[in-house]
Amino acid sequence: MENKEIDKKLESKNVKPTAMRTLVYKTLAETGKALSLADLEQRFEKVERSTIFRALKTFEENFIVHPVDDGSGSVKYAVCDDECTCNIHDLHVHFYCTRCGRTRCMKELPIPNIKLPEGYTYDNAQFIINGVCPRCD
Amino acid sequence: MENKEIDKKLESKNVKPTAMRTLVYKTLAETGKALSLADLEQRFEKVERSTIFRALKTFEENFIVHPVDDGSGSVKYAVCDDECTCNIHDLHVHFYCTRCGRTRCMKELPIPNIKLPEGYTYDNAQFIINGVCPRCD
DNA sequence: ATTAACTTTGCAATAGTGTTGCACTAACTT
DNA sequence: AAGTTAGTGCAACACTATTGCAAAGTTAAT
Ligand SMILES: [Mn+2]
Ligand SMILES: [Mn+2]
Ligand SMILES: [Zn+2]
Ligand SMILES: [Zn+2]
Repeated sequence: MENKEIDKKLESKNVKPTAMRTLVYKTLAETGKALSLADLEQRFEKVERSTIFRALKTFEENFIVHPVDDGSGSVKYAVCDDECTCNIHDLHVHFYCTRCGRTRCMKELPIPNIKLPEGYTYDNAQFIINGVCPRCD
Repeated sequence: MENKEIDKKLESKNVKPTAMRTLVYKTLAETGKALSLADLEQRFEKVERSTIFRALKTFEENFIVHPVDDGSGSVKYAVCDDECTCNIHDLHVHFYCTRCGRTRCMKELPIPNIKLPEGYTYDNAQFIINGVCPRCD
């Protein structure tokens, strides 16, 4: 993905593109899976943890990425679809491979609609499936 | 719940009842919601964190309690049903109230059956719904 | 261009959760 | 009773997440 393209994307979500942000976004977009702060930190030795952290937070607030808490101990982040506003209808299942630790967005599997008991209201959900991915099987 | 009853329960799951274990189990059973290590620690000042931690781990291994990772930052634990073996068919949805931080087992809502793409196998899942509970509404 | 105002980054420190080694004690076995 | 095993308390540690603050970079206004 072109840097220019990324910057347009960020701007369209009201986030000023900076070198660091573009780099973080690019990495997430290109690897195509959910990455944790530590994962990202490893991929570019030189960049400060807190800088990446703040980039992710900014992205999250502006629906550029969504967090995935896969139970591995660190929250991971994956790029959102263009139209995503991270509301309950945009959410999908995530798959966590217990062998390789990779976490994948199952965009083809929206989170099923749940009818809660009287009195409960909800606006968010996480549906994580743990198992073995084709690559590890 | 009687201590004797608890001890029988633990024994039936091959866990030797001790004062600490009985206490931890009793607390989880009586509060009827999922509690974290820190929650438990608070409830009985005198008991060591690591002791509670190990009790929970032992319980978990023997299907006496199940972990709930509700995204709050600490894993919580709730008592299992008698027949539970924590396999995919025993799992249910959990509700996390973002106002009060309480996490509740929705035992009436089993985790829906999901058809994954070819090549994926799974044996566990977490389905957390975030919203506001009746008490906080 | 120069200054002022605002934003982003790097660094260091901190809080919180989870986890383990080790020594001590309680419980169980023979 | 002596030996063996299991459970507990304490302290230390690893790791994730988060923040204050100062330095560097950007933008906007004179
Ligand atoms: Mn996703
Ligand atoms: Mn439950
Ligand atoms: Zn895998
Ligand atoms: Zn509530």
